[in-house]
Amino acid sequence: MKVATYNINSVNAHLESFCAWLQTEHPDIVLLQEIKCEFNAFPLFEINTVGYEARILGQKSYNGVAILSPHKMQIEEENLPGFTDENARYLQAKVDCSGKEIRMASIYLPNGNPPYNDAADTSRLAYKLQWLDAFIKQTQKLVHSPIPVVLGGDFNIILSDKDVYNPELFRGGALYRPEVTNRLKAIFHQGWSDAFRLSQNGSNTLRQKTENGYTYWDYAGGAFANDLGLRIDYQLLSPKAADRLEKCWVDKTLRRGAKPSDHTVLMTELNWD
DNA sequence: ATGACGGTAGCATACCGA
Repeated sequence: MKVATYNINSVNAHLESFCAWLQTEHPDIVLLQEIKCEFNAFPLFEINTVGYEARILGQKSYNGVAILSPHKMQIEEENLPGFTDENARYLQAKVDCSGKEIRMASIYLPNGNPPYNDAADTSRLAYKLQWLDAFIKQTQKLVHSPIPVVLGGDFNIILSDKDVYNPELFRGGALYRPEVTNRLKAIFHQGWSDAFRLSQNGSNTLRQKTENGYTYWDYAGGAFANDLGLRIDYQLLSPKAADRLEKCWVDKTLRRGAKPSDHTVLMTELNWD
């Protein structure tokens, strides 16, 4: 079973290459972030045409998350329980892949940095921390789920110096502050695994051992060509999902293509034998 | 610290992003 997570940075702006990629890779589940459209503007016909159903938590212009699959999906949560959010950032579903049941969430964590014109504004960071606190409550509810759980998305969090091309540029920022990274570490302490690192640690190949795992490169300044990236997209695996992990890797195909999103795909393969 | 670049709303330019 293949599970992908992808911050598409507008599903309509990058639809053509994405549909072609779906037909090539045929993942069982895709967790999308930043679809940047309401339900009625979602390109459902095109997605259906390449064999996928979609569950959508839309929003005009900003944010918006979705879960795609050719299999049967049942929505469990729209937005984080117990947290009033004006933004569409959390969608949870149960998917039945011909008898193999799995629970998924598509996650778009707040960025948290101040607006460019007001560096002293800390309200966005406060919102990010509140969002994380509500998320931590939800991950605690989900971690011991009897069916495997995968929480995938754009977390907007840099965990360590290994996860960013220039740590000093980001150290004080909202992606790499201790209040933020400590909250993600608390989630790992509940029992979740970082699929990319777990796969890397279990790998025998030098190539995978040394892969940096970057999933985002700024559009500006030739960042992608020079691999000036960040590892900020994750798939978190519950213990029952981690037991099934075969491999997790970054698929740079879409980032290399014409008019790409600034993120690329993080893919996980789970073994059901 | 700033601007590089791109998407959206909506039609000029502001806002968001990591």
